[in-house]
Amino acid sequence: MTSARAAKSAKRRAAILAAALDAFCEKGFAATRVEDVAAKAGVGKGTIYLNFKDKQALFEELIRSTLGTHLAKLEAARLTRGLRMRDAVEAIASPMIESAGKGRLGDLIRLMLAESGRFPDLAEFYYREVVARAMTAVRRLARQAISEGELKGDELVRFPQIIGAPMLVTLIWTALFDKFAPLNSRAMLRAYLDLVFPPRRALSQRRRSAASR
Amino acid sequence: MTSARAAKSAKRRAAILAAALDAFCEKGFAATRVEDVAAKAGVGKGTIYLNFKDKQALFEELIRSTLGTHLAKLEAARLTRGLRMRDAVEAIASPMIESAGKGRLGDLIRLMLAESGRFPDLAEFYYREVVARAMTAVRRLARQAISEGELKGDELVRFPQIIGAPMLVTLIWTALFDKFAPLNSRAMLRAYLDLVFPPRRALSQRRRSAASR
Amino acid sequence: MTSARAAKSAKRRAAILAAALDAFCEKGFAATRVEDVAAKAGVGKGTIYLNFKDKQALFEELIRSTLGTHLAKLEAARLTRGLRMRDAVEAIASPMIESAGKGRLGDLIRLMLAESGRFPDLAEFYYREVVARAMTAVRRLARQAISEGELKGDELVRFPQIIGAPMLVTLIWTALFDKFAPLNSRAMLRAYLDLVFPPRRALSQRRRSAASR
Amino acid sequence: MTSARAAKSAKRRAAILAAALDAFCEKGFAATRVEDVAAKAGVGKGTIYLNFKDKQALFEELIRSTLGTHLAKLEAARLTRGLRMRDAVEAIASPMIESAGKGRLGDLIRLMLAESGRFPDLAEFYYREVVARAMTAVRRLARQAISEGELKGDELVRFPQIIGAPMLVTLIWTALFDKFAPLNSRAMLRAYLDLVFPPRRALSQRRRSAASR
DNA sequence: TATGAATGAGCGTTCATTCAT
DNA sequence: TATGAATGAACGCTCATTCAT
Repeated sequence: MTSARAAKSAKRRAAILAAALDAFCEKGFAATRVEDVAAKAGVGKGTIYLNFKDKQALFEELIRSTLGTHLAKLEAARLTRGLRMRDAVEAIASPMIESAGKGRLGDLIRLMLAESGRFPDLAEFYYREVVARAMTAVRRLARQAISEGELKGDELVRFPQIIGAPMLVTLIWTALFDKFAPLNSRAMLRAYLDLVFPPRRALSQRRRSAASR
Repeated sequence: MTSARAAKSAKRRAAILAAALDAFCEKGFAATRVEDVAAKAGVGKGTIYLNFKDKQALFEELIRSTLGTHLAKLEAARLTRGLRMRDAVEAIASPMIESAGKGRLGDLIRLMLAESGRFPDLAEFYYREVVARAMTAVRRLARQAISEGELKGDELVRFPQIIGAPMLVTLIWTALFDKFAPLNSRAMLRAYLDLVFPPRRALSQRRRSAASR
Repeated sequence: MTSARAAKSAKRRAAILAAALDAFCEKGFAATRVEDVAAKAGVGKGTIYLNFKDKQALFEELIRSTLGTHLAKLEAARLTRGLRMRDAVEAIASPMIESAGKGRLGDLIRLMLAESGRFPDLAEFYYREVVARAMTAVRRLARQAISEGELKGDELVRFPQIIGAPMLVTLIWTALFDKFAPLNSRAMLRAYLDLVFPPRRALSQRRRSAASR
Repeated sequence: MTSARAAKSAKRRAAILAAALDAFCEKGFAATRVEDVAAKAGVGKGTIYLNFKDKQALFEELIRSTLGTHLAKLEAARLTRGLRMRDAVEAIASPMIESAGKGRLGDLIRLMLAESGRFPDLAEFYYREVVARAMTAVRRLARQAISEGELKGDELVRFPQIIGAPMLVTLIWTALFDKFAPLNSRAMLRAYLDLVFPPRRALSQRRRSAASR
């Protein structure tokens, strides 16, 4: 059957991409040998070239498809009406931070950072498809949060990038320093959110103090 | 005279390191050819090997010496007694963010991220010499700020990494996305600090409410 | 039916050989990919290997079969009794020169020249089956021409190769220089024959040379 | 001294070209491995690339320089005034035929024929630098020979290529068939010239043919 | 029988490193 | 000490050949 062939071929392609993700994350673009990717994927060297024009194309498609996956998750994460922004951010950021810690998304961003000089197209792709959209979404949330009194100032409207900060910290810490001083990413995220979105205690305190005026 | 020789030799070594910084930042470790570094430094290829065991040693010493420079700056940035934490952080972070934007420190951290898989020693070095010290300093500041009422919660004591976040955001944004959407790093830093250290309005409000108790 | 199958198979084999002739002539042995031949022949890559042991066997059989075709033509070109040698030579050489110019035989000889180092068997085959026979025939003709007074000396008996010269000139000129200075092969053949077989009268000679311009 | 280095370098380059001539003649362009050339030249593989951009550049420079050598010989072969054309042709063609037989020029032309499809520039170079000039020279000689009565017709004016024929015959015969039937190239050249330039007397003709047997 | 996906040996080329000058 | 010509290990990529379908 045709579908059997096609299915096997798709599986092989996926295996190559998975192996490439592993290998590139571990060693970077230049230090990864195509042969290693092939071995990890359990295919012959030539098979790589049946699926990808060359090593660079493999890398680019790897980034695109992996980002695509995360992008899909992001798109799916539609906010429930009535959710407070703080909880919305936690709901979205929490799994990303987890996965960043575990390996994939974090390594991916590390990869892109590392190789951004050589692959400027990828940075543009990432900006357009992920970052710009995320920023728009954050802005919308922030405006709403301001009008509902959850946020006092317009900082997050002007610099929605700030919301990404804990992810970056986690990502970089995990990649570089976790073996010297492990970081509880989720706790750090909460601490961060406590700073940015003053917690209820403070709120109720303020509320109280307002009431006592 | 020996000293003349030694001076010339030291100058050569410095020229090589400067050239290496340029070259490695521009292309990454693997894609930088020793010959390129030599050419940039205005010396022969062999001269590199008179000063450094091999390419890897050149890279490691480059990181060490460049970090050393920044470390020295950090150490020099002793806080004036009586300064509020917010201002202290701004005083330290501001120039780092500037230089991150312009090139050196930012590229350096990008380099380390990129090559951290291959150079785990460097990460450890960086952690011990820079990060751990900075974290200790931030903790001390944060405790003081809490006791003085500038900070309400202990988030920055538990996760001093959070203070590094705006630097990371700037660094990554500058490296990847600046050409698509330029970022005013200093303004973003201030917005960030406005979030973490609630501005006077809020403080006076709180103070007032505390006083009215 | 078996014969239908056999006929189809023979057709396929012929198609492969035709495609191979095209491809090898165009690019030479090494630069021709088996896949190209298959595509040109309209068959799958594997089918080539059902008909020929390997690429080299395909090449050798190609040469053999194509030479065989020309050999057959040569054999068929039996001389009419009473024909003068000059006309006999023209009658045989003329079509070969044409075809040399157009492509097949010329390219074939170019191929053999080019690959003769790698395929010494082919040279022997060509010598025995084509050259030696042709030389014998030329010798016979030349002896007869001498006895009949058409030729003065015995040069063509001793060196019948000389008769092949205009073909070679045409072949090489066509392959290499035709785009810079096109050559009227037939006129050159006639001029050559005018030199080797002195024309009877000054008059006819002049007429011929005027016509060929 | 600089000259010592330069001399050694020039010697190496010459050795590489000589080795390349050998290797390419033996196996053709595609089947010759750069490593083989290096080994034959007694240098490392990388040294080839210090002297030539890539394999193709090596090939082209080989052709150019070797042709250049022969071109110089040709230019040097100025005709003595008062020489008969037949003797002039013999004087020039004889050594070329010898060297064709021995290997270099013949193999070179074989090479060019073989690879002309892939290196059209070379054919043009060869045409302009060698063939066109030779043809002009032959035309001049032929006109003079006609006016002096040595030649009857204008065939060699119209088709000076004909003069090259014996060289081609020798070349191809030597490359392909010499092991089956060795050819006395010089005798064939004389026979050919006897045909084209009818000897004065029957007597001398007979003497020559007797001697060449 | 016919196919073309899969394979891996083989080659062109680069570049870190050495060493004669 | 400083140089850069020379080296050869290493890697990306191709393509002849095989074999499961």
